[in-house]
Amino acid sequence: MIRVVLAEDQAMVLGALAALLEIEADLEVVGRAADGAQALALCEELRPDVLVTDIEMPGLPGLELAAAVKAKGLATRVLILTTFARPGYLRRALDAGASGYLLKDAPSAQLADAVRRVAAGLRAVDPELAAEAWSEACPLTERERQALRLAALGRSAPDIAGELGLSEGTVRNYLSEAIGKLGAANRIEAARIARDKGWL
Amino acid sequence: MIRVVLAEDQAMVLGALAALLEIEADLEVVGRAADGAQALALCEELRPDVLVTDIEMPGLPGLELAAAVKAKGLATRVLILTTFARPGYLRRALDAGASGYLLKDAPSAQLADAVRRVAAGLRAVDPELAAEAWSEACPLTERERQALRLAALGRSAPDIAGELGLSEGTVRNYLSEAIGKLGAANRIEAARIARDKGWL
DNA sequence: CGCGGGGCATGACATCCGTCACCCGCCCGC
DNA sequence: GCGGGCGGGTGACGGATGTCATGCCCCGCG
Repeated sequence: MIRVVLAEDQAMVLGALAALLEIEADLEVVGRAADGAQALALCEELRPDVLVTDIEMPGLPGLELAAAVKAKGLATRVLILTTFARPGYLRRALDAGASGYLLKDAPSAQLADAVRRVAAGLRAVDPELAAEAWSEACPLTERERQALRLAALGRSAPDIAGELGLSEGTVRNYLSEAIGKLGAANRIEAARIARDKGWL
Repeated sequence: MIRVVLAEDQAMVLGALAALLEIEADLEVVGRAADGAQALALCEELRPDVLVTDIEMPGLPGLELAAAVKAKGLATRVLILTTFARPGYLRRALDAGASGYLLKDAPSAQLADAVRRVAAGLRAVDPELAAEAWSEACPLTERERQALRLAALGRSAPDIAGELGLSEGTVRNYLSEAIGKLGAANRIEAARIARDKGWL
């Protein structure tokens, strides 16, 4: 019997996924969490074989959750289940020690199989996503990412300069760099592109 | 036995919701659709009691799907199931003839109840969402919405003018109007606010 | 009929943005 | 120890953006 903990912030989806897994005779959902911190606590307490988790969750996001589980030396394998087909996410997930990366767009029948593969110590990664993951690395520097993230919220250059402790001119330089690297026409488009790729 | 058709673009979630509903003895999932057009065809063919549908779907979005079902004179009741707690969406859903509006954040146990309520001819609307729905109407005019939507994609004023067949100055006027009405500092923030409220 | 308001446009002005050239200081490798 | 990256900064320029005043046309409504 494979013991599973589920983490997903949308309660309805959490319950539905649990129902889906419970159908399988060899799987057992032993814990459910609505956020990352709760999931981590459950993993420590219940020592499940597999943790199935979303990426975007309040508090502790899925990627950090995966890293935390590994850091604590738990034998629990992590399977990421997410909406986003973003190469950057997959790469970071694997870096964080995740064993699998499944898309919510994938057929529901694949979930149980992926859980079994991961429980057996194998990897379960969406194949077409894996291809571009290693090709497309994020070209932005840390500072450029920070500036772009704030710009995406509508902050002006002086605002951003204040929040990052930089000068206005430097902020414009970073944004200009980012715009150039991403082939965008302005900061708005650049932010869209970066978000879509998972580079935030 | 209440006959249900499910429409949801994320295959994994679609399968999981079906599993959740199939648990109930009095509910039967007779059809599944991955997009709006498919859902409409299934409703015509199968004449289900209830159609449970997401809002954001490729092709025919959920709100138009609801309107189409009603326009065809089908007895099928529509229950919207979505991520977005946006007053604008709820209002438009009810205008489109939907009988219920449930959030994916709600506990999964509520889904079956909502389906039963809707099948019985009652309404099923998230109560706290209902409150603000009638208070906050979208203050933007049609033109302002169009301009803002394009601006949100990173288009420049001249670009937008071209796409809408307006002059550049007029586009700037509309955006300025929208920024003022929404209390934003610039077009980027205005777009964020409008998106969050469901005014697009 | 008159008049107000919405949609559209123009022109002008002050900022803000995107770009470029160039500068400094620091750390790292050769 | 010295030349280059690299992070950070300055200054300037042209174009984009946000605001305001003003004007036109058209339609609905009192």
